[in-house]
Amino acid sequence: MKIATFNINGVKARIEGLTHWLQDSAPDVALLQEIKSVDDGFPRQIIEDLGYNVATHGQKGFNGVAILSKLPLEDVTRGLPGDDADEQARWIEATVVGDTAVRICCLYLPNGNPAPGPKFDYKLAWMDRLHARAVALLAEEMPALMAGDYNIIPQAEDAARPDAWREDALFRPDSRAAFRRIMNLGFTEAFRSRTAGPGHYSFWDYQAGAWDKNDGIRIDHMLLTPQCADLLRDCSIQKEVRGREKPSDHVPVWVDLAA
DNA sequence: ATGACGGTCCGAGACCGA
Repeated sequence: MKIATFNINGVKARIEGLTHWLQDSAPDVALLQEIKSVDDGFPRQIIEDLGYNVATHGQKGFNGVAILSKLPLEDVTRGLPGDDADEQARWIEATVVGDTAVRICCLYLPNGNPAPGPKFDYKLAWMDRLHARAVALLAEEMPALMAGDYNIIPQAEDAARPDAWREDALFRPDSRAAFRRIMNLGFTEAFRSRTAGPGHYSFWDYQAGAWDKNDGIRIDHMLLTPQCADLLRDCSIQKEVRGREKPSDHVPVWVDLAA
């Protein structure tokens, strides 16, 4: 089962590139972030016509997540538990049954800038809720993953210019510690379990020629429960997508599971 | 040092992102 996470940066603006990508790369499951669309505005029919089931959790203008799957989506739930007053659409999960059932969580973690400030507080509070969901997910003892745009640069080697990010919410010590606290519950970060060293990024800013200079950061991650890590065959970043026509500023990150 | 880029809301320019 090939699963990709992809911050699409506006599904309506990106629909042509998205459909090309679905056809040429053919993920079994695609997790999308920043669809920037309400559920009714999502180009559902176009994607269903390509053979995908679609589950969305959208909102007007910003944020929004979706799961596309060639296999049926079961037990879909929307919203990260822990704050009923939180109206931001950043979390959706579903079960996909291939050779074995996999619980798949698609997340768009808050950016948190400027830091410090209320947006940074929201990011850290959201990560506390993510930690709680992660604990519950591990207790299920089933293959599961939490994947998406974490808006976290885990280590200095995950940025071309780490010093430029020292004060940024993506790289501040509090952010990285919150990420480690979740990792340390027992998750496997798929990419780093397979590939060491610097120079591997999943985001390049549109500005200042970041792509041309390979001035990127690695902020899109896939965290696997132990039962899921046992199924891991491969993990890769599909860098070339950033060079396509009218690209998102993020690229897809993939896992191949024996599932 | 600043702005650069891009999407969404709309129907100009603010807001958000990273």
